[in-house]
Amino acid sequence: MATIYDVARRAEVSVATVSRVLNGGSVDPVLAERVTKAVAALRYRPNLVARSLRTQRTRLWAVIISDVRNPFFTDMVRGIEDVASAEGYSVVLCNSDEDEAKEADYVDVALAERMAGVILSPSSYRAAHVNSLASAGCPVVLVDRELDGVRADAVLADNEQGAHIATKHLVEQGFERIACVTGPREYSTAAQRLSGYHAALTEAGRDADESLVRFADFREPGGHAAMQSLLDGPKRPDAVFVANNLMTIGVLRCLTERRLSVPGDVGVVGFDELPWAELVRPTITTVGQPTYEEGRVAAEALVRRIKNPNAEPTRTVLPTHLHVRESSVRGR
Amino acid sequence: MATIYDVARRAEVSVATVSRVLNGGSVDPVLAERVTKAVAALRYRPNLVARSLRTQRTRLWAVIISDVRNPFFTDMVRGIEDVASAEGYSVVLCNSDEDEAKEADYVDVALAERMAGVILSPSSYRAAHVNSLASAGCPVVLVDRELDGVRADAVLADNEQGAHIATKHLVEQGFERIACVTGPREYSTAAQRLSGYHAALTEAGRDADESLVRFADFREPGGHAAMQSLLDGPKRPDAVFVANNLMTIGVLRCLTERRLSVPGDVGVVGFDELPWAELVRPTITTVGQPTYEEGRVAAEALVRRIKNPNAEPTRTVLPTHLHVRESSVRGR
DNA sequence: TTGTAAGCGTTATCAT
DNA sequence: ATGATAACGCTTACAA
Repeated sequence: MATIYDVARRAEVSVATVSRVLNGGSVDPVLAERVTKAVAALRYRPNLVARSLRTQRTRLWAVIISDVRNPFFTDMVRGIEDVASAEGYSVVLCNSDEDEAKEADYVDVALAERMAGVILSPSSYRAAHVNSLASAGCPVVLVDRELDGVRADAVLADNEQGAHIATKHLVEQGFERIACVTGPREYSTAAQRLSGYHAALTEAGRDADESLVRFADFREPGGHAAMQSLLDGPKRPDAVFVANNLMTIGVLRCLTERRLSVPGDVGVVGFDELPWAELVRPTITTVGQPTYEEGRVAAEALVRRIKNPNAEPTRTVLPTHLHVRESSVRGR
Repeated sequence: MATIYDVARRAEVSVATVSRVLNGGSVDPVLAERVTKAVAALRYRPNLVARSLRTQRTRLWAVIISDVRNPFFTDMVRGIEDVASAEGYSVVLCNSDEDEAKEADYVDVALAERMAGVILSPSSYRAAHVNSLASAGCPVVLVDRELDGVRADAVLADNEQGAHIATKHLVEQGFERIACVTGPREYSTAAQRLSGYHAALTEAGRDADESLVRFADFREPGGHAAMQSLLDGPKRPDAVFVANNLMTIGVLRCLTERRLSVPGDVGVVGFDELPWAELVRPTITTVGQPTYEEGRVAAEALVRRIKNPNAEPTRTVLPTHLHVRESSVRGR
């Protein structure tokens, strides 16, 4: 591959001049023309590795998410991508698979590659990885989940509000024994969604009943098992609020297997949009997060953080919306 | 951030020795110990940018796919990721959005960043981008789609066979007027799936009827429009084979809107697995590709290509499987 | 086994 | 405005 020296030689100028043409310094139009021609003729592309070493910065972001296959994250990644490419960054997608060790590996790579910044949806409730980024001076933005005792920008959905409207909706539909399947207690999202559920019940003058709550793992089999356990429990629920999309699938599978009708036997509201929520019969009521928007906002926060490393951390909370569909509506 | 010189100074050895410790050269255990301690104390991480410049190779792959939100690709990406990280590579995910210009941009980035290799699911039927990678000596593996006149490794599903078994199944179920919604004629996948459809009809002793074939765009609205056009056409189909997952959604939406029952009025088989195929009523019969496996195989091909740039290009075809569900089965 | 020094391809400083 | 050259942080001959 051609280097800047090859271009300089062909254009009969110095490498400094070539560099100026490439980076917009002031140079005589005649020389500039010669350089441009030589660049084209040699199909020269500046070596970004060398440029990065010299300038001490790269155009790469690491986006570390816990599950590439979850539509929630793919949508978010698109939001990030769009901002990134508009700002001249490329996105390195890292799939931590809810595995703390993998997450640590990717953080190491981001640091070793001297990436310009990191967007992280933590797979761990511990702050260690974020702190090692922060102490290395690498800009970080947290997305989806927040971490105790971490000073970093964060972009979150309004989980408590979302869970609140979902539960309130079930109350209003006349369901009596409303259960909740949430995620691991250590995660802010799981805790906040549970707390919104509790708040809505309290507001309706009902006592919280812990035998109607299950802590699962945010995955499909976890949701399935939690629903089974609820159905086999002392107090059989007539409705359930499920705290994420994957677990909602598990819950629905369980209900199908048991030949229980939705919403006749059990009403269902799920957190997170499902791409096929409208296609399933019954259609599924969901609490939608603005996922693409979350990605965009996080990316914009990262851009700001890179430009101004010492600004106060920001915490952006985005509203959620209830999409009422068939699974939660008592027709008759 | 600490450099190799800081480590050398602290360990009281030369930078060469530090480098040897880091890269597994032979060095006196006593010195090695001092180096290891200094590395830990300084929290030293080798600068991969500098290493890349010096060694003239990076540990980055570009994976350029046409739609991050299509579950087909996210599954594939996981297969790629798993191999990549086992081999010490990181994956830069690029979403070309079926846009030829975006694809070109990402190819440029891959070249400029001197990435170790590229896995590409082409968003264009033209060979230009692959050729510019090839002429720059950048290892490329094509996945999902193949391109005319391109000498590169390719990993594909057996599209013709998949379409064949799908169509044959519809014939066996007693459907009379079996339509086909395929993708743009220029894409190998669309052509091969159409050809499998034709072959199965011929084999069943039926004449191909072009009024039952539609070329759409592999997207949901395209599938929807194609189904409408079929229903409004001269010969109303009683079954349809749809050549990808997104278009299958469009087709199903159309049938729902028209209040046609599946499979009573129209039988449906879709190409590509749908994560919710089991959850919809009726459940959807699909031709599944081994998507994760395709990613793995493509990644392994890239590893080989990087090690041996001059080997003959390989073409791997992976089998598909028919998952018979309710949408194609005539019960009574 | 260890150290010295050249060089990877840029950009930026400093003369001119 | 232009050019010579040092420097970015590493690996790797080559010498000792």
